[in-house]
Amino acid sequence: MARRPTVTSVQIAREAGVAQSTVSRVLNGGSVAPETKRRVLEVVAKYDFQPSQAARSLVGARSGLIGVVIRDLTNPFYPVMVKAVERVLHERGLRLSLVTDVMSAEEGLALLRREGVDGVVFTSALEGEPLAHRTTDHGIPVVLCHRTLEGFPADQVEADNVTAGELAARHLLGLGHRRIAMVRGVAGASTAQQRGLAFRREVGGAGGVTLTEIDGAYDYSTAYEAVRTLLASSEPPTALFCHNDVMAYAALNAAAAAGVPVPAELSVVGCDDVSLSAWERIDLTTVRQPLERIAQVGVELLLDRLDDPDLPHRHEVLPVEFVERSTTAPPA
Amino acid sequence: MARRPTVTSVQIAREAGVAQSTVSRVLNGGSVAPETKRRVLEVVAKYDFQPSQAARSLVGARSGLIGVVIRDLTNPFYPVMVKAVERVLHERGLRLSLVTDVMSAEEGLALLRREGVDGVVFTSALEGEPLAHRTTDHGIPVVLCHRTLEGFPADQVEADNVTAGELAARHLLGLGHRRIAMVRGVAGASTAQQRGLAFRREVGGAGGVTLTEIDGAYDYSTAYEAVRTLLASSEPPTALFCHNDVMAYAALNAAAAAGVPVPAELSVVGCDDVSLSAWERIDLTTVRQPLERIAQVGVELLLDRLDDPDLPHRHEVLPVEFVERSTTAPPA
DNA sequence: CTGAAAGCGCTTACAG
DNA sequence: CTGAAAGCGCTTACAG
Repeated sequence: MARRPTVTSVQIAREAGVAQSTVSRVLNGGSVAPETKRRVLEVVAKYDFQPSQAARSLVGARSGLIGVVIRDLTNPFYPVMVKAVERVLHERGLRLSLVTDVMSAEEGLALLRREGVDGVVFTSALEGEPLAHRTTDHGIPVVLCHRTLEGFPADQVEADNVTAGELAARHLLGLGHRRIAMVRGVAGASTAQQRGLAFRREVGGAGGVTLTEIDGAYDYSTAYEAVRTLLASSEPPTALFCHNDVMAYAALNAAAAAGVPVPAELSVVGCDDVSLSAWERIDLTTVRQPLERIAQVGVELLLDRLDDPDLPHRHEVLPVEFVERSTTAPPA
Repeated sequence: MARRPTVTSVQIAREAGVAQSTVSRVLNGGSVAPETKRRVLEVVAKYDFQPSQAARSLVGARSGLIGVVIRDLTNPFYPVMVKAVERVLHERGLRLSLVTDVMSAEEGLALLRREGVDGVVFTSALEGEPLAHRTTDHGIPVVLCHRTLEGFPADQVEADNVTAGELAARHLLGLGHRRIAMVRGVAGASTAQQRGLAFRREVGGAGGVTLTEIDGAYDYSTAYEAVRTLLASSEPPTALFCHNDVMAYAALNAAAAAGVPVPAELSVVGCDDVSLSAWERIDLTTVRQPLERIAQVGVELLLDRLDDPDLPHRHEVLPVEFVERSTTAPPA
């Protein structure tokens, strides 16, 4: 297919009566005489000239592209994250290159390398999955955002998931629950590990409490099935802590399907506080994570590192907040 | 910032003992002797060589990038669309460049031009907003997907929104409602126009029915406020047709907040059938749009056009389906 | 089948 | 302050 004719800096230069390099300098802020600058900008405006990103990134320096790895876009958690990331990048004149689960991690990395991204924001890092490591091996700066990896040599930001697990446990214990279940997130995710460990520890410390654990994989359908089975058991729990809000929604719906009234016979606590959770029809008790702030800090850590690769690695932990709504109550 | 060392085709060529152009031919499928090919691929594998997209798109032909304009990612409708679009593009070895509402339409177009996208999928086209026109003016192939523009010289795909409006109207009229309200989507959106017109016509034809119209802008908060006000009026409607599911959720929640039982005192019909609508806690009566199919057909129309720019414009209208759930009932 | 060469549209030293 | 020139990493005719 033939390339359609596009205005180039050479043509701008010719029409403005200057050298092509002068056009470049005008656009990138080199020293140019005011009158020359005016003349060039006039021609630039006339054609609404847009310099080719391909040429620009080929010639060196930076591509202006930041890879953003978000596996499951359909979890309502992530679009908020994309938006926050995109906002910060846009303020700095950068573009985002999205990698989702339509491709394998392997393919994603290959693409990011071909595109020559300046750095990568990982939001879905998994223990034992070497993608983040392989990315740094290629010399690409990385930030772990939301989910972290212990001892990983890069900047990291996450919510205080330990406190999140504790707050959930204390709330349910405080209401008097003694038969509790935990719907776990993806096994290799730091969020699930930290929330799980803290919740388990706190519940174990209480004594005389039964804790059942089931896998929800941070996924609606998986959690729905798991909770359905759980509720059908001979001695179902009176309270549920779900490692994220989406699984809590699944629990609420599975309970509704099973005719188990919430919170009368089943209390449900989530984690995230996605906007849906505040809906009257849902009104989920949950632990709020500063989602947009996590995204923002993540991008900023990465951009700081691009400016200065020798900065020591930083690891930020942002505070969470318990949000009591109407899905929890004392056991019947 | 210094460019980190990356393996290039020149180095691959040197190590394989061939010319750089031979490496290129091996990778792009030119005629190469089997033994030569084997040797080159071996070195390519050894370094996991990834050819620079910047260089590739600079030198001509295509950039392999498709722009996708989706304004509101937080409407759960759109992530599904992104996913479907991305899946098809990925199958064809293409990448997506996302434009959302973090930037103005103007800025979005400038970016797409700089990136040299091969084509653009518009999902949020608006009457009177010249972005799609300006894109085609730049010679960039365009497809209008989901929302269309009357007489626009490009391929278009949409759901049968006229039938959607009719089905919603007939359902509510059939239940016996005589005081009905319609929560409209964004004024310039074809979806809102078509659904609105059809619903209005059908209701008008029934006779003796009061139809109130309010603006919801396809936005949760806007619709929530509008419905709240409506329900507080002296003679509130007994049924609501919302131009999309998100506004229907807002209506359900506003009704809950106002203590108006659904469907006993208020019936609510949405449009889209996003996955949330099937949740037990929501269980929304709505009109299903073949969302993924719309995305898929849209991308395919665009890709066909890239292969053959002289194809006549096609305009596909995909069937909708009424989905009766529990938010509608006869008036009290 | 294979190599040498041109050129895509820029940025960046380097002269002047 | 400004221009001429090199070069980024590829693809694509063009020879042989």
